[in-house]
Amino acid sequence: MIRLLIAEDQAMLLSTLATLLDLEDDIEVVERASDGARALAYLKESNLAASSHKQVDIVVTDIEMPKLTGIELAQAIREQGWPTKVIILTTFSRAGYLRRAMDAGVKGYLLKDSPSDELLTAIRKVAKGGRSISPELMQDAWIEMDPLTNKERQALRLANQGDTTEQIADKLHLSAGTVRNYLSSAASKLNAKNRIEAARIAHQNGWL
Amino acid sequence: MIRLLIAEDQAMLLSTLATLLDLEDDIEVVERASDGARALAYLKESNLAASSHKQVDIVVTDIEMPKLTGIELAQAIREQGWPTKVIILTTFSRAGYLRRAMDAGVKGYLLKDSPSDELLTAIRKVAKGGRSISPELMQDAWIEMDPLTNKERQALRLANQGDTTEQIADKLHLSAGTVRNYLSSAASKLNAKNRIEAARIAHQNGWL
DNA sequence: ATAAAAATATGACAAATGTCACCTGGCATT
DNA sequence: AATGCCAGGTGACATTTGTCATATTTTTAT
Repeated sequence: MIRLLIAEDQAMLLSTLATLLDLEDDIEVVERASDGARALAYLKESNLAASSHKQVDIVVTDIEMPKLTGIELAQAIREQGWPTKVIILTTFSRAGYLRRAMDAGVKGYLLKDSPSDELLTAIRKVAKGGRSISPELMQDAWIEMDPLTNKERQALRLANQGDTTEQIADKLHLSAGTVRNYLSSAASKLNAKNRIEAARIAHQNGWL
Repeated sequence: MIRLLIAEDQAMLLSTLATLLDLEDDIEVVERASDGARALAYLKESNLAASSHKQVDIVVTDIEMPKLTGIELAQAIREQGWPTKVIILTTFSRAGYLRRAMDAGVKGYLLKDSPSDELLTAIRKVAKGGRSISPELMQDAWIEMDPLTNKERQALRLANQGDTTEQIADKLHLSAGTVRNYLSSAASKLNAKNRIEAARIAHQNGWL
């Protein structure tokens, strides 16, 4: 019996997924978490000596969730040395996400763009000790990694909100000129013609 | 027996939802569509005289989909005078969306943020001739409506992609000056200080 | 057919943004 | 102490964007 924990903040998907997977003979959904922090809390509890919480074999988790992202959850699990395996289930195929997920030792990574059968296949494969990565992603996986510096990223993020150069400078405790330089260099690195396009590109690649 | 068509571009949700609903004794999922255009095509076919396609009682549809949005789909159904009822199932509670949906005569509107039971309840209620609108939304429903003109909206959408004034002018067959005027007036209507912020605000309200 | 209202265009100016070359003061290395 | 690197800053200039007042054209209403 494969014991699952599902972490997903979109209630509709969480409930349909949990119900459906639980119908399988070899799978038991032991917990549904609406965010990463709750998932982690359950795992902590279940790993105590005399806990009433059932152990979890596999965590199926979204990435973008309130409080704790799926990637952070995976990192925490690895740090604790728990035997629980992680499968990421997310919307976008952003190279940056995949890279960070792999670094966190996840065993599976697939897109919400795939049908539920694939998730089922992935779960069983991972349960047996295998791995399962969406093939569409493998290509992108090693395209150049995040070319942005930290400051560039921060500036871009604020610019993307509509903040003006001055406001960004204020928030980052930099001079306006420096901010302009950062944004300019970010744009040129990304082959964008202005901050808006740069932010769009960065976001699409999970660099933002 | 309630005959359903589900239109949803996120494959994972589409497949889990379809499988789950189909398990209900009084519901039959007659078609799964991955975008609005396919859904409409099926409905067209099913409304021909001697069609092999089954009639559809209720369409459950997402809003943001490629090719044809859920709202456009609802409008088309109303225009054709088909008896099919529409339930919108979407992520964000944007006042603009709800308003347009109501105008298009939809019978139900609920958020992906609700558990699947609610969808089930809504489907049965609508099948009996009722309506079902997420209560969270009713408050927002009559906040000020879309202040943007069509051109302003289009210009804003392109600006938001990072398109420059000239490029926007080209795409909309307008002069650069006019585009600037539109963006300026859009920004002032939305109390934004530049096109970026204006686009953000418009998007948050479902006006984009 | 005519007047009013809308959509689109122009021009002029201020302000913000993009680009680039070069300056400054740590601070790490040797 | 000398060297070089690096984050941050400056200044100058071109380009783009924002604002507004004022045409011109097209639609709509009467």
